[in-house]
Amino acid sequence: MELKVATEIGKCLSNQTRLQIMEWLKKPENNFPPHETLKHFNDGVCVTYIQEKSGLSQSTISTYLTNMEKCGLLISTRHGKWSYLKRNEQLIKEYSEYILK
Amino acid sequence: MELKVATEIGKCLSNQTRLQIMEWLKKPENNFPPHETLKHFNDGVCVTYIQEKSGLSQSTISTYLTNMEKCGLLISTRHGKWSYLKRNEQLIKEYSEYILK
DNA sequence: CAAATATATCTATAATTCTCGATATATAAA
DNA sequence: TTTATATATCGAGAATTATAGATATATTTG
Repeated sequence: MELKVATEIGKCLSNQTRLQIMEWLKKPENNFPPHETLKHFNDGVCVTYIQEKSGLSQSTISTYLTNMEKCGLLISTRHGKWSYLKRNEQLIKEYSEYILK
Repeated sequence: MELKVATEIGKCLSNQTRLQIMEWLKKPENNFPPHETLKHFNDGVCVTYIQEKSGLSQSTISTYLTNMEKCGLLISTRHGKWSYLKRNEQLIKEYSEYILK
């Protein structure tokens, strides 16, 4: 992994709310209600649920999630009018190996 | 690992120079000259060498290293008038496991 | 003890990030 | 096609971080 990419990932992980979101998404079914339309968590959780649980504004959370997707930490999938976010375990693994010896 | 601690670690890793320092310290002998007084790298590298290699000011690097030690990423050892810094592999492992699934 | 060297801390300004409300866009529902 | 809902983007002010020079402290050396 390149230093610049790793720095961008670090920036996403340098904020308590964003780190908390990463934690919540480890086990979405333990932290969020099942979506009324989509009944599974295969693609993660919709923006609204994450926003409500965080307590921050819609625009702030949307920006967070967009940046987290841009640096690769999250994978976004559209289903109709909803965007679902899930962890990108592959990238997270690469990052954790990068900072490890 | 607690969310707050992990956030502080993330802050340290959210800056290119600081992340670079973490990388340099993986193999100090590849990145720094051996110290004229202390001849080994057992306790890492002195502040001056890190400062010179980084190109930033003494005060900036001193602040960086102090914060990196405070959150546990680095271990500092005094030998006379020099402070030597090395990675805290144990803490780094805990952090990398925390962000992993 | 005085001078030199290494590191830490203080203070201030510049740069970046945080955060929101307003607004735009996309999609679905009526 | 109008309205409602979900998400994204824009613009701005507040808060935090970056960074350096000046200065303080700690330690060694003469």
